[in-house]
Amino acid sequence: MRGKSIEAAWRGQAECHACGVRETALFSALREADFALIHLPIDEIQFEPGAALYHVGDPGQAVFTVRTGLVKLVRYLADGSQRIVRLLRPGDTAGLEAVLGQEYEHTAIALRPTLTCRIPREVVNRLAEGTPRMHAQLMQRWQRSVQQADAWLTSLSTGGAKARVARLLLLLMDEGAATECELFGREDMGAMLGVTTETASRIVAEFRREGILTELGPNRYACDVAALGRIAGT
Amino acid sequence: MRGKSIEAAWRGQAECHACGVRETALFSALREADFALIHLPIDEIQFEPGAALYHVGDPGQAVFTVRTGLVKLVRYLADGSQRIVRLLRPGDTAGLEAVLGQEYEHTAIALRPTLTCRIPREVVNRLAEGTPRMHAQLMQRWQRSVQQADAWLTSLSTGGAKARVARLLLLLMDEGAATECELFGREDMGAMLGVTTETASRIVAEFRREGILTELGPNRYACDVAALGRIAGT
DNA sequence: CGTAGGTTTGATGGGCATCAAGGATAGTGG
DNA sequence: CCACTATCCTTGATGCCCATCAAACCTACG
Repeated sequence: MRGKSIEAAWRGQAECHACGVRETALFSALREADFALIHLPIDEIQFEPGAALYHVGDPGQAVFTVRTGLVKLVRYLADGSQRIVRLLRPGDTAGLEAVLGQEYEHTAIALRPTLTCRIPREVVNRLAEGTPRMHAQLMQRWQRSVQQADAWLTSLSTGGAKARVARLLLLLMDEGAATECELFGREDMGAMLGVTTETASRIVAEFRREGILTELGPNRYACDVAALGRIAGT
Repeated sequence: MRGKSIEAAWRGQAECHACGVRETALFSALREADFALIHLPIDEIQFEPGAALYHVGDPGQAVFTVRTGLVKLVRYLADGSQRIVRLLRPGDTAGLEAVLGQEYEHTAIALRPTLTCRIPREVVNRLAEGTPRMHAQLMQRWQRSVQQADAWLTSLSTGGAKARVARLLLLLMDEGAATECELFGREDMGAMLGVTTETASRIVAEFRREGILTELGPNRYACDVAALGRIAGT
């Protein structure tokens, strides 16, 4: 096992008032007065690639807000293989089911160095009781999860393997106007797209030969967005 | 176009207090006093197979509770084909995004004769403001949608076509202890499983030859649950 | 330097899409 | 009442795409 890559580090107690990503995060709707309702500590936790925020079946004690990095939500299949059902990016929320007192439905694992805020479920519940704005915020988070799940199915689990890879690349780039994107292990790619590791590898190699992808560094590529769009449409 | 099969019929104004499925429906958490908060009409609407509850892109004005029948949530792809992303059964809720004032994300179409309650979004909002129990209920509905979406991906879009058909059959039977299940058009089956109409047809035919399915009537089959379980595991 | 984990590439075969044609069923109109 | 059509389901033939098995390569690290 790789030592440093499966670690999580406590980074201090969060100062929500001054949070740099507050406008995109779960607490974006809160006003100054609302923070008085928070009586439990909200920790900032840093996860290295491979580290788990939580595991499927764990009692859900907290919700996580992703501030930087990338997190995969994994579900394990009967035959032991895994399927990635969603990706969480800065501003997204992991483990909402904890608010309902349920067990976690997935295993959440950081794909890149990821900074999170860990918010105990009691804090969310107290805020939800006290402020209607928090309610709305929670419902929007859930709705966003549903949207992402549906989009995942229709764009990454539909059509040929090349089209899926192309759509994944476009998805990783969107909202970053840059044509640059950072990939991850081929095994993870396969688990996202419902194809084998070899197929994922072959297609990336093919895109590189065709000049659609240009390697910039380890797993960093410049993308020909137009070409990808054409392939994604297939 | 077939005349009678694309109709919706108003069946009267709902009597929520006396609703037979209230314990499983959206209003299960309401107490008698809460009903005073409802000032808009809640209609009972019956949809025949093929009729749409709403279309993707329509402004979301109401939420629908499914009381009997079966509803498919469809998303249309770039190439004009369709993908079914979820099935709603009695007790499920369609169009939750309306509560947030968003447009509908799918087209919802009845697969069987389906009785629904149409609840205007203002009613839900008013109840949500007034009663915390309604809040919890809404969040649970959303969480259920996410769960179903994830399960759909991992069980109906993963593995070989035979395994997918087997899992679909098991899913249609579960919670009905009976080994009997009602199928639908092969095209819909294909759109659920991410395979072609022909493949769906072939596999059903094969299951029948092998005695795993026995035809009882038009699209009604008795299932060998054990055998299906074995195939689903593959 | 040697090993381990991951990536790439090749060879092969099977599963499923595709194209095409032949039944089955129900509804329509003469 | 019976052709006649439309729609859906079924079945066949063919070929491609991708899973599978296997081996070579590459990089990091002890």
